[in-house]
Amino acid sequence: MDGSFFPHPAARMATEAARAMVRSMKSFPLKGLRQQRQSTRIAPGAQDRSPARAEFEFFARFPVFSFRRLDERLTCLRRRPPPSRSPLLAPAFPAGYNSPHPMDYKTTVLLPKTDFPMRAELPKREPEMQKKWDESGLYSKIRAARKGARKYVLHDGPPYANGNVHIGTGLNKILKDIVVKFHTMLGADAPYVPGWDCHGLPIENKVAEEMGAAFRSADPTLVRAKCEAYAAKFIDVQRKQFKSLGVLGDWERPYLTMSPSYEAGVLDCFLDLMERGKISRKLRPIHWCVRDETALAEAEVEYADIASPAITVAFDLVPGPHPFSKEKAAIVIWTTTPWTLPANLAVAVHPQADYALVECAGRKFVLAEALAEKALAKVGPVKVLAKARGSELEGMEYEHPFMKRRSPVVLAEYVTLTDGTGCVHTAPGHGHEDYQTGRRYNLEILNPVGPNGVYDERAGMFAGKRVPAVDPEVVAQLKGTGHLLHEEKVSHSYPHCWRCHRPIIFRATEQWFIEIDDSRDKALEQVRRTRWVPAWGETRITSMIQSRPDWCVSRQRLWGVPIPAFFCEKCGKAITDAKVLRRVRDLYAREGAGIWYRLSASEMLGTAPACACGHAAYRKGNDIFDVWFESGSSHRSVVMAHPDLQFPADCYLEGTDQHRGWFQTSLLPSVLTQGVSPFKACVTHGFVVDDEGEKLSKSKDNKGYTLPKNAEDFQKLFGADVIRLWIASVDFTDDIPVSKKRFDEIAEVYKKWRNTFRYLLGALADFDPARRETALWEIDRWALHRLGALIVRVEQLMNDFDFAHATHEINAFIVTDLSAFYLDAVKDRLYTFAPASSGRRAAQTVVFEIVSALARLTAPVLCHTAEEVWSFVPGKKEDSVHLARWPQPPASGFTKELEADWDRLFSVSHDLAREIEKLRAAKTIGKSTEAVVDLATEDAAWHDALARRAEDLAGIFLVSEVRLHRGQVPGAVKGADAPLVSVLAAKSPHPKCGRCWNLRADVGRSPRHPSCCARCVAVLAELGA
RNA sequence: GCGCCCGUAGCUCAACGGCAGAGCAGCCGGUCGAUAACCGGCCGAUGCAGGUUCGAGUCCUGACGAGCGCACCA
Repeated sequence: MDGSFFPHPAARMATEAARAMVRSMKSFPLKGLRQQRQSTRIAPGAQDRSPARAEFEFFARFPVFSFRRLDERLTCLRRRPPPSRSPLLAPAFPAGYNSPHPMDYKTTVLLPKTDFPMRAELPKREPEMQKKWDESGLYSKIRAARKGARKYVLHDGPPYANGNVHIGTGLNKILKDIVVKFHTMLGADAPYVPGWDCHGLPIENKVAEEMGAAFRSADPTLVRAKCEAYAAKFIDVQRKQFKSLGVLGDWERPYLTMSPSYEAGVLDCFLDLMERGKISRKLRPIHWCVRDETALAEAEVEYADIASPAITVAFDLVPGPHPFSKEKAAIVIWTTTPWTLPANLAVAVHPQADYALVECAGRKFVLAEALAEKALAKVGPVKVLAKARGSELEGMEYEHPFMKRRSPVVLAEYVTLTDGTGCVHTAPGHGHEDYQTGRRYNLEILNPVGPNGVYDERAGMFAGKRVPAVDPEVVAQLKGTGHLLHEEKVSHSYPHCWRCHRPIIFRATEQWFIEIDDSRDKALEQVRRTRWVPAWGETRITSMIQSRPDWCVSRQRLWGVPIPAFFCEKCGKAITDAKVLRRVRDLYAREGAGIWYRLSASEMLGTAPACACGHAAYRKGNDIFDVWFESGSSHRSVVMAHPDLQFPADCYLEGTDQHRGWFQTSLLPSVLTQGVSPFKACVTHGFVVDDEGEKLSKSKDNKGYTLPKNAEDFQKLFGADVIRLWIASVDFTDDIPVSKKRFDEIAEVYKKWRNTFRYLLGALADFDPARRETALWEIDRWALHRLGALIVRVEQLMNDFDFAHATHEINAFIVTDLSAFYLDAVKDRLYTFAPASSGRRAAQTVVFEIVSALARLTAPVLCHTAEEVWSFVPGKKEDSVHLARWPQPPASGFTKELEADWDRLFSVSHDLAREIEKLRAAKTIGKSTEAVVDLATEDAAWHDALARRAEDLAGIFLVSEVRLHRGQVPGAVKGADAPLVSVLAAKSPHPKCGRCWNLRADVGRSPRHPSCCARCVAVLAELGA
């Protein structure tokens, strides 16, 4: 449907002509006329002028009015009945309206009439509409309608296939749906392929719980089958719940990370990385959960405060050539993880820091000068004996306090002088920086802790003990030998497993890694090229990528995509030839990744080339991929593979936690294998919280009211459109508060919109869009002008993902422009003018234009209600509002000058309302149309603004009559909004017309209709009443 | 600890450096031809202390408060 139908060029020409007339008038001698206009009485009731005179004055003063049809204007001015019924006019009463009864004028008034229900009954009606969309294949219809159009791809971040759809998950899907629907309306082919993240620990743990002791010894194939069934069950549950929110997409063909094609895509990505030399297998400390017995990625770690023993320990220095080591001294370290001491292989000092040999409690210690007093405060007074630079200490040796070995003092830039002693206990197997230092000094990457957290024999006297429970024993041992200088408890934040929430450890093991370092700059450049909404997302992801070490992608679990790792039986070396490994990829594509557990290494490899050591027999690895690598491969498995989609995606839209999660784990593989970011724009939203700002997990607000548990229950309680309107109205970049109160508030907004729609539709009961009126009144053009501005503004805001402001704009238009003003102002025309008169059809034309545009403007958000409205909009149109195109701003011919005039009118209107309110308070009048007002101003600009549309002022201000004066009027009050204009309001002396309820001087002139005004008499005559 | 963002009416949000505005809620009233609707009026706000400027909600500084992120104390 074309939103613009007005003869724009013609309208503009008319405006030009009008302006030309105004310009030419300036030199015209108007003195006499001006004097006559000192007190210009304006319709209705200007009986003291001959028609010809009135006509002259009208054209001389209000050339702009040429927009309104001449015959109608003259009819109005001359107070005479219109010509007998024109053959062009429609039948007296449109179908559905009662024929008039002589004395009952109500039946001759064209009141709003529509079947669009006032009550939404969303919980009941929405599911019916969703069913209809499903059955009619709306999604496919949209695809077909947009075939060949430019693509807009929003790639779905897959929710985890576990549990119900929490309101926060629902919010995410609704935001995506709004984006997709909006871009579809803009004309793009915007497919939406939803996905699910199926692999991973939560499901595996659930299955392990169900299986009990049998789990540990169970056949992996059996476990995986149970996991798959579990995931499949919740995919169905969640799909139903997402659909209940009105989210439209390819629900019958979602992507699943456990499907063979997806799994094959993960290997494609991995093997590409391998070919590019980005994959390595290394012994390196990584986060390790001793409960889940698996490696963890950065993104799987969360921090929480715990109390740890903080100990100050002295390591005896071995005499040597360095400063301080001629004497019997000890170097002092500080640690909060005593259990890492068995793996201590060095002490690190800062090369530029100042260190001192001090005497304290009769012993000699080496530590940072600046920290000596503080660190040894509990030991005794400190006396500095000698000083040295950190760099001079390099190579000193010390005896481990309980392991039989000597270790070196080393240098490290990361040593700080804020805490501890400036001498850092270094265990290359238990810390990232320690590891790097260890590599530099060729230290062993020693990890004496097993997967379950138990020391092996390399921990010496502590072998067989469990970490970190062993801490007190280590402390006791140090104390017993006099190495412990001090012990206290400190509370500090410590990494925890985000699945089981227990403290984790750093532990060096052999793992698969993706090497990030070489590609970091490229990744950061891609970050800069991406649009981040809100903008600070860029800062976050940048700092994240800058600081992220290489990525450990192997996990020691079952429910995932097995890493295609084959180790030489003889030398243990892994096959790193991607060409060989692609056989496995093809197997996954055909059979699913579960095939890994059903075939032997040789069955999968066929005749593989021999290892460098000469042997050709291999054993399989047991690791699976980090699920983050899996979901991060979706650009490969889905966006690049799905026929509807296109790489790179236009938009990813997820919760802000995904900066460290999916955004990052998607960006890196994509940049490393494809050279570009997988998304052009990245939008993030906050979390749903209750009114107290707490995360909504408890589902209770402060009044004890329990919010629903899943998305479908929300729909049943409030209706999806109310939920969607709520989401569209909040600033989703921040935390999003939810409570019953907020839903009640937003439901009020919904009702207001709905009622306005109902009224608009009611005004169009007899309207045929084929017979639109082109001769619009100025107020109509004002309304179109406002609508056009709204369309432009909302489109821009939606493009910027600023739904909240778009919603506010729409609300302001509906409430302020329409409900409080325009719809009131056009009532007279809609209700009382002859059915097919130009004036009435002009109003209907604008109302039609508004409702047609508004249905589309709101369709991305109120997808059910807009559809319902759409079905009531008269005329030929698309089957569904979701197939329709975004409206074009209608040509209103409105100029800056007109805008300025109307601003003045509204200022006066405000002042007037206050004066009228006084009459109302005094019970002098009821409604404002009973008032007659005098407006007085000495200011030419204000006078002109009013005088130029004098004829319409009564209608604009909703009063019976407006009298405009130059100069002063006794009793008039200076306006507050328009100080240059004084206003005076009084009760109109005229009788009230029994039909149109206007107070008119000409009521009672017709013997046939003694209670009617002249205009109504004319209309009644036309109607044959 | 470092960084980012925010602080406007009871609530949700506005205001190129230029008269602090809307909606909701509340109160008062109107209307009875949008009626389980509709309209009007009133009420009421720039958290604090400085600075720049003719002029600051807006720019700068500081502390305060809220939120978020990063890091992690070896």
